[in-house]
Amino acid sequence: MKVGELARATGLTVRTLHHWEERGLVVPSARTHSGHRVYDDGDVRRVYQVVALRELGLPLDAIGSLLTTGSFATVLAAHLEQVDARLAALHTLRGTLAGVVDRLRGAPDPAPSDVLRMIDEVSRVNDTFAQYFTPEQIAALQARRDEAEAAAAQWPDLIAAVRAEMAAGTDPGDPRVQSLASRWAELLATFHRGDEALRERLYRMRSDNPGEVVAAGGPDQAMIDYIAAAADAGR
Amino acid sequence: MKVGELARATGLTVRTLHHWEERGLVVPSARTHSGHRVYDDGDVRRVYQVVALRELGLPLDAIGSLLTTGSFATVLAAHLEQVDARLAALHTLRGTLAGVVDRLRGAPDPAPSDVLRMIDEVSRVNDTFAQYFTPEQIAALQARRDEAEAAAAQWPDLIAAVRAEMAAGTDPGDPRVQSLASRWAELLATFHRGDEALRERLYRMRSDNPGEVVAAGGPDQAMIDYIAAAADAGR
DNA sequence: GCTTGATCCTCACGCGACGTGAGGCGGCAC
DNA sequence: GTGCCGCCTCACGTCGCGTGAGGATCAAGC
Repeated sequence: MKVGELARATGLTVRTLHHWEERGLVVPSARTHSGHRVYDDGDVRRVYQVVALRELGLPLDAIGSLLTTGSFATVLAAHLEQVDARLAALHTLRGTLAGVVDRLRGAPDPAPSDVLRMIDEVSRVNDTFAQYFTPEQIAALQARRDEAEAAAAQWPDLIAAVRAEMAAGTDPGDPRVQSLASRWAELLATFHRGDEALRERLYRMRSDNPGEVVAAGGPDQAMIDYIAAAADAGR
Repeated sequence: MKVGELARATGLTVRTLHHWEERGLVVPSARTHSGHRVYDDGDVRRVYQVVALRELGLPLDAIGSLLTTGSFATVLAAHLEQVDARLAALHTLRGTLAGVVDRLRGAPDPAPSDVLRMIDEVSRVNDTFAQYFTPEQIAALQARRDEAEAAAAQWPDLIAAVRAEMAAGTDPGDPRVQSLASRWAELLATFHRGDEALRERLYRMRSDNPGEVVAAGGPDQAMIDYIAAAADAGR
């Protein structure tokens, strides 16, 4: 087999096969008199092994030593840990980025300095979030994020409406406030979905970091009390 | 401010600041007569902006164009999509890798060709899995994988026990079979946790690929029917 | 004024896994 | 002979810096 054939057969490029030879991974066992590479059956099998290991995300030199030492278990386990670490990092990055993109929807064409402040803020919120929720809980929330985002988008309106009633001095027992309180409870429920642990962590996070929550457009303590009074009045 | 001071203040290295200047990201607005860089307030703010955007994982040239054009919303949204793609890819990689590592525990010091076959196999199973579950669902499962692995370890025993009762011709209404059926339901519940969509996908995957499930040590259709009959009898 | 240690400057190579030419030879059909 | 395709070997570019090498400058003590 010559390089071109092998390349077509494996879906690799000729350059890649050249490169693997340079790195000593797959050295064709023969050459024609004019210097053309000739791969035999063993070489081809070797190429497929390198392909498989490369798909696991291993660096080429690790693949080389693996194919000579054969210590797959330890090397792959170590690699798995590293992948997990990258996954975790990428995951929190995605959280921060999603937060920033979300806020940008509300503020078109902000100044660079505003964006800077926004990023810092979101990172902090994200870190705070990570303190109160386990990675499993965050992953579970992430899993239904479309739904969660749709719900989250309704908070600003609701909060504004509640603020208006508070400013107007409306009694918590008033039907309008009652309806707001039940919308409030529904939105909360789309977040915790009946998971008590989740609900409690959210509550603790809010009461431990009132300043950040307000800065992020969340409700303040007075508003929470007002809604709680409305819920009590409704019973 | 000179480079060294700025580097200490920001936690960057002097080389990084030099590099950013080469790329045109942050060019100090002045130099001393002897050529030393002098950063003024604006330059320092600019450095912090680059730092913030870099933490979002943006490439340097994207940061440069962002800081001149100011089109944050579109660029960051595009970047988010790309991060999502990388996350998804890394995620299926982690699944495959975990599968291989898991199998390697059972087979110490396998030949490279065996590992190759193993990788292909696990990738196929992983792909099958990916066809039936959304990335979000896989993420949610992944999040509680320790728990899930512990539960999965109980399946072989349970399946063997059920097979024994079937072979003995025990009636599905028998208390022993009833108890097996309830253990079965519990194990299933640790998987889907009341999520109907998850349960249904699992069911579809099993009925679409009966051969692979049996080959992987899963239950066959007769066993499913038997357990279903037991569950019916228990009502 | 001289030495000394810290800080500054400008090249320039290295990393990882190839992509992408450039320039030239070999092989096969017409 | 002549075209065309495939093969060969350099060798530079990618991305974000790390890491010297070799030399100038600065602030301070003697």
